[in-house]
Amino acid sequence: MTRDFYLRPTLIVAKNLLGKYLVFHDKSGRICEVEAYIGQDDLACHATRGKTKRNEVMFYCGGHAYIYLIYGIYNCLNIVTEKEGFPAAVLIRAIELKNANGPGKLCRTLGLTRQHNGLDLTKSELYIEDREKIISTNKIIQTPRIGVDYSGESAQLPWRFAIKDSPYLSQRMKNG
DNA sequence: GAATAGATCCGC
DNA sequence: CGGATCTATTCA
Repeated sequence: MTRDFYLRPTLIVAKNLLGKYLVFHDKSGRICEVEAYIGQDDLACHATRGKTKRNEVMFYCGGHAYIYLIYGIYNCLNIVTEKEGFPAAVLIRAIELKNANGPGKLCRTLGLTRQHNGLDLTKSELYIEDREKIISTNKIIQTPRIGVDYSGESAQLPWRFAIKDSPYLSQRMKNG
C-alpha cells in the first residue's frame, strides 16, 4: 500500500485493512480483525491525554507502525493513520496465520517487538499487501472494542471490525 | 520516589 | 478466575 492509503479517515482504513495481508520478512497472513483508536476525544486511545514518549508514533503521518508493550509481556501492533499531528491508529488484532489470532500472539509469532516501533510501512520489511478485492460490507461484523471497559462512554464506540466467519478471530472476540 | 494498572494470554 | 511481568504514567 502507498502512503495515501493510510492518510484517509481511520474507520475507512480499518475496514479496508480487512482482507489485506500483513507481511514481515518471511511471514504473512490475511488481516481478519482490527480496532480503531482515534484522536484525543477517544478515551480508550493512548493519545487521549496528548503526546507522550510512548505514544508519539501515533502523531506521525499515516503508514507507520506503533508497537507498545502491554502487561509487561506482550507487544501490540498498530498501524498509524491520518495526517501528521493527528493521533490515530488501527490495532491489528488477528491475522490468518497459526498462533496469530490475537494482538499479543501475532506480534510474538511474527517476531515484532518495540524495537520495530516507528517503522515506515511504505519502506521497510514490515508492510501491507493487497492480494484480493476489498471485503464487502456484508461480510464484516462491527462491534465495540475489547478490553477498554475502563474508558467510560468511549467503551461503547463500535470501532471493531472483523471478517465474519473467519476461523482466526481472537479468543476474546469469540467470548464477547 | 512510589504506586498503579494496563488495547493479553495461558493454565487451573 | 488469577498470575505473569514490566514500564509508562500518575500521584504525592
